[in-house]
Amino acid sequence: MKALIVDDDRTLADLLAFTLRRSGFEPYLAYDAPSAMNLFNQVPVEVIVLDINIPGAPGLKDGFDVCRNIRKISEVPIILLTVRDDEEDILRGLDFGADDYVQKPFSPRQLVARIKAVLRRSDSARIQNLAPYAHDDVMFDPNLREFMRDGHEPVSLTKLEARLLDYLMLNMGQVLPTEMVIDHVWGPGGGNSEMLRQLVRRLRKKIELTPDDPVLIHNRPGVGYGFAIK
Amino acid sequence: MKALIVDDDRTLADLLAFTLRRSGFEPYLAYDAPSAMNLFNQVPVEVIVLDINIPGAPGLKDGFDVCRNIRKISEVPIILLTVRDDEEDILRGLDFGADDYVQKPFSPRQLVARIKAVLRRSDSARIQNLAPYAHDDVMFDPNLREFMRDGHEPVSLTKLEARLLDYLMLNMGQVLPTEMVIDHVWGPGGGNSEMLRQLVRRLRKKIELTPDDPVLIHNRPGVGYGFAIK
DNA sequence: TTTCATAGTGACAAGGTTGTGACAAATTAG
DNA sequence: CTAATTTGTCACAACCTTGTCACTATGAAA
Repeated sequence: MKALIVDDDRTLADLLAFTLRRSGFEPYLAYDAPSAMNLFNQVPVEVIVLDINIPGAPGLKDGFDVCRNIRKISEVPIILLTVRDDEEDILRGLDFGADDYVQKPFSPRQLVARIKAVLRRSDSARIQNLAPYAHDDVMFDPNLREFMRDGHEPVSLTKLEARLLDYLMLNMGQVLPTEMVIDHVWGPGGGNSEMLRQLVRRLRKKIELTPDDPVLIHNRPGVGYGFAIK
Repeated sequence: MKALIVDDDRTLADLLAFTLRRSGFEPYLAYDAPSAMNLFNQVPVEVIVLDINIPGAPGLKDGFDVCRNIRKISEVPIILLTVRDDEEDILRGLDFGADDYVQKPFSPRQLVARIKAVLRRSDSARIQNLAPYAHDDVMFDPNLREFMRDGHEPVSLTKLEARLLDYLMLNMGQVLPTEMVIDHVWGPGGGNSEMLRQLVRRLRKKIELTPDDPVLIHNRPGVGYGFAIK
């Protein structure tokens, strides 16, 4: 899967390229707005990671312009990298057709998760190479959306349930802030905490042995949700 | 929360001071580069609003120099005021370690929003990236908001408790003035000493072995609170 | 010692968060 | 097109968090 990475911080861009390649992507790099457009016109990439603050040229001065121009001619998913947590920047980016945003600083792993979430949300593309997760006596195959526990029948999950479980298991052992989980499942601004609570409830009912006393999906009040490990 | 405002336009500086004071800040004013450095060395400000075009002196000729000099010795957030929307000015400023910039003309309200965003960012960036604290037989993980003591069950802290403990442990061994602690926990103008007393009480109850005779969080009457070491 | 500001304690209430059940709307499958 | 499934919304309860009040204890200065 070809991915276009646009960032003028070459160290960061290289790091992202390395991580994406390890995750099965084929990264292409650009360091400024014009060469980003150039590369996009030559290579049929399937996802774009785009820093907002990149050097530009007259008529194409930053990442916003790149985003807007690409959106004119393509539906390819775009993930913005924003430096400040300025609502305005984010809203502007989403207005210009971006699919998601990630705030610096972020871990490459987070970005990969985000990319996968975007790809999964956009019905056009689909990730084929997702490896099944395993933990203790349970297993989850995101492709089949099938959850299995040793000695039990497999359980099939819904789209949203699978998205949630995928995100939680990808970050196994961590507690993920509620807001982040919501963004990953429903996309930025697409969900709310009520919806997440219901989804968690329904997922627990399917995969926990004792839904009343959940072991796999636990909550840390005031923070968020995590998969296993305390 | 002490803020340093540096601008040679006294009318504007006064307006900013007024607005910031109304937003809970305690503004200090300087009208040129040398007096800005002077004031900075005397007052422990927690954020700086710095015009680029200010009168200077040999070796300290404008706002850029002030920015660079302050950055050599402090991590305090700096917000630049630029007159033109000259990319070069902005990039140069960010290179010199500024955290954000605002282009004149701007509304005071916008500036306050920007300041708060920068403060939030520097806070959360630190909390997300810093390893857990350790001291003697206790440990605190700000990510999970979890406090642990050897041989005891982990205790989960609330948002405010975690913010307080984070601040105290970050400055371990020092006594932090009450006002500063309040500002860091509740933000500028958001808290009072009564609330801090309650918070300290609740935190002590959770993490001290003998809350009646606190060892970790101690008070110096008339000054403030400190973590460990006397 | 007296006085006053600062610091600690207990209790209460408003508001927020999480989990739950029921139901309606939307989507999907046959 | 209809029926089943999935998803979103509402209402409610249990619990936790947080600000506030009233009161007591402490310590420094007059």
